[in-house]
Amino acid sequence: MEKNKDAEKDIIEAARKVFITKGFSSATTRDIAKEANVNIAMVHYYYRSKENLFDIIFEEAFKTLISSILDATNSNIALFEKIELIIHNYINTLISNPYLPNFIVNEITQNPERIEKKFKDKDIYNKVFKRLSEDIENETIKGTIREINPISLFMNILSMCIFPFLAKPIFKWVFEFGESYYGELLEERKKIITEFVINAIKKC
Amino acid sequence: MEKNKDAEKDIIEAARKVFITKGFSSATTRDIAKEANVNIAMVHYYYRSKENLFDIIFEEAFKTLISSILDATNSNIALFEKIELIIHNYINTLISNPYLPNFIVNEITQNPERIEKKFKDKDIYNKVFKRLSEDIENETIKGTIREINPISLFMNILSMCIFPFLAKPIFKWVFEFGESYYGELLEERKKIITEFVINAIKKC
DNA sequence: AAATAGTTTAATCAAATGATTAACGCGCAA
DNA sequence: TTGCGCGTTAATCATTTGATTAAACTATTT
Repeated sequence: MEKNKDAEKDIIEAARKVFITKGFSSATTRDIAKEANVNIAMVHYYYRSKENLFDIIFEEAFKTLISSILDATNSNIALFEKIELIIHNYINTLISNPYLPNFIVNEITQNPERIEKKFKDKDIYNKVFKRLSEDIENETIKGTIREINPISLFMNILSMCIFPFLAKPIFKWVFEFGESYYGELLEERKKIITEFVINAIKKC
Repeated sequence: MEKNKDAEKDIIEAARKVFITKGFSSATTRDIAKEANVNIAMVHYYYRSKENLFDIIFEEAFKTLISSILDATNSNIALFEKIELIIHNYINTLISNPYLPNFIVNEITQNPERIEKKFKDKDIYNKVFKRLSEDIENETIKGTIREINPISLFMNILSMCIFPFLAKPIFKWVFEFGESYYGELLEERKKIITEFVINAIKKC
């Protein structure tokens, strides 16, 4: 048996795959070790505990999802373009990481303390929203859009982007969509959601 | 120790609570037995296996969520009123059963075969959608609404209704909302989503 | 070559957990 | 009262699983 110099990295990659598909409680260290082609003890040798390893994966996943919105929201463009950019960026991120929403939502629901312990700097995320909030207010004053609570708009946009990924198995089942067709549908939603949102808020 | 004639019912209620809050893999038969104030063996005596008991809870939960849309969609009212009714009914159901979306989405994601085995009559759910689809087509022909793919509209409405329940812990954390305030917010969303959708599709 | 430090393995532990069993008890019909 | 059947309990089993240990192996240094 030859030495595997990349054991540490292999374990992280295996953990990412196993945790994200199975969730914390269904995933086992044996799953991860097997996926990484490594002895079980190696997992503990490099990462101490299952919980420890999970925290690494979770934090990484959470930041992937959050940072995707940060960039778009901070850019210096008009509201409608900003909305379009947010939606496009976010759905692109989700297409690249389709299992993340489920993973995040699950684990936070079953262990809300984790997020509070790990991410104490929620101001960063909050600030992102405030920036968008100002943009909305300005357009409202200008009279180009209807009055709308920024939180509602924010929730609506996120909902329409993320939910089809969360409920993918259900929609596929009900509408008898194939995997590739569902992929196309998600791709098309970038444009559809953007138009939907702009129509919803634009004064006419 | 006196006899507990309602053991069978107590177990179901306990199972509902434990499975829905913890999920299948995190829930244990001991949890359920304890919650029901019953010996562990009783759980197996009445329901054979953990899986069996889970299936009962899952099916019940799934039907609760689905049937909530069925009624509203089949009613004989104009499209805009129908949309309003669907949203109101659905959010009411979700307020009464806030943990169901998470439960359903989780379990289906981790075990998609379950839904296919249990609910073979997907035509029923599909038909509901077709009814709504016709309404949309009629209004489009009349020229009262913009052209929109019925599936997209359906997805958008469901997304905006359900996602705030799924992501509740995250939103509460980011925006520092209290439990009761978040409750008010969800209540308000009935009206907000209805207006948002109608503005999005109405021609003007 | 010998020593040292880092890496890897097989074996094992202890706790948790789904499930089963044998015995017990309670109510009721014969 | 006796005996039968359903409900209930405590004890136990077998497996899974997170974690640990001691030994072995490898590479590098001296």
